[in-house]
Amino acid sequence: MFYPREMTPQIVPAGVYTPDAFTSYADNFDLSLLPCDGEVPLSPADSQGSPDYIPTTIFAEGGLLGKGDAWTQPEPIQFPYFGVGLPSPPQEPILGVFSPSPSPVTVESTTIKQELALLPPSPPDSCGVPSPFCVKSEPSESDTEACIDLDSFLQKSLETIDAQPKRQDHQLLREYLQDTTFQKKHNLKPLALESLFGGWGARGDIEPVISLALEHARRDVQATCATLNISPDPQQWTAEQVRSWLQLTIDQFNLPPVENLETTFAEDGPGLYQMSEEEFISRAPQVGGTLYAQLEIWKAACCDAPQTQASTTSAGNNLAWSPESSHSAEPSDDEDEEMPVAPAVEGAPVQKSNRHGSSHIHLWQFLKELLASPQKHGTAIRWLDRNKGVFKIEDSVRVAKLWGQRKNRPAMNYDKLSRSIRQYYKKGIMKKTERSQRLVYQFCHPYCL
DNA sequence: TATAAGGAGGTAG
DNA sequence: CTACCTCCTTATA
Repeated sequence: MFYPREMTPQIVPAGVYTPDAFTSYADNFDLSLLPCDGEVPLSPADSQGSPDYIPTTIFAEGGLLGKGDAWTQPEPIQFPYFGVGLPSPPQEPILGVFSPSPSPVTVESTTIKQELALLPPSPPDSCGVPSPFCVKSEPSESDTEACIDLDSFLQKSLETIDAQPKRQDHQLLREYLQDTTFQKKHNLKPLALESLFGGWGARGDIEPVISLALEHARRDVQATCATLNISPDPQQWTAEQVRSWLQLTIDQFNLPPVENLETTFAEDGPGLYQMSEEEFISRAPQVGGTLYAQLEIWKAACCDAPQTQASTTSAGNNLAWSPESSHSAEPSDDEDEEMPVAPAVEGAPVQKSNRHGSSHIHLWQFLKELLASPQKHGTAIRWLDRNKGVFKIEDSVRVAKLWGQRKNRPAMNYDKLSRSIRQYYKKGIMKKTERSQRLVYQFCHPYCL
């Protein structure tokens, strides 16, 4: 079943940002800009009458968020109630941050107000639209407006959080929100979120924003799980479920179709989970970035889920498994070259898994992960013939060391690693190269994709 | 000497 | 049972 993108187009028009921006935004707000005369696809929760569901408003500049590569372009910014929309967007141009909604639901513009009723009182504006959430780019280069991209927002924040999982209470997310370098980077006016929440600048209280975003993601994850009958934990997906999810995401974003999806993405859940952004893009240049981003959001929603929620699903598994290992940015191999791997402490239970969640990645996936980051690991392992899946281990010691770190096997060496690789010969994952060369191996199809 | 190849037993999920 | 991990022997460049 196809779930159209969920969106509530709370369009906040461009305007000169002034200290009196509330009035400016509110006065300029034009409900007629709502697409389809206010027909707004809502989330499953909404359509099912959940009163507390708060949809996210996302408008993609130029129509399709993530088309091309949303993550390499100046990131559009999405945020709940940060919507700077496109007037009369093309067919289903509104792309929800997280996901899917089961079916379009016609709502009146009052829906927005109902949603806003969940939030603290708006500033003294004219229509109750949370205009302070509008973050607008300078109009210098185009008439289009920047969007607050919750995907990138969350992703970056969570990446940071992942890197320091012990930091509590979304401290880094908060810092991110308030980081002026971020604003400069994206040519944004300062966020005026504090206005909505009564001034977090003074109270440091952005929890409502964070919790809304994460809660939203979780709801959409649940909806998609129900739709596809899949686990919230991507690591438990079968290869077929992986492709179902990919196809659904492609459909939802109106992305160009990926030919031979089943061979392009042959991984099962764990395989997909480990794939780097580079790998996604290398396989599907047009859509890989978006797919990767959506997967990251999915992970974030699951991994950050409260224990109480996670207990109902297998998503709880993720809580024990740092998603760091799946980040496009490689796990910090460099800075922790000599990092002790889970040193045994007398009297303490042996830690079976380190930050990488040792047992969840296959060697061939790990190798591909390294291969996908030539800028970082090109001196250790590189493709000789990408199309044929032929690669060479340039630095056997380093590759073995990295593998040992990932699997929490300090005694790993190339001899053992290569033995594991040779096991792949029988399994049809790898094969001997035509002309035997030292440290040169070859993936079998479709593993080389 | 480093690596390739593969047998064999063990381990953990 | 799978996917390694570990140790080993033998062969080769």
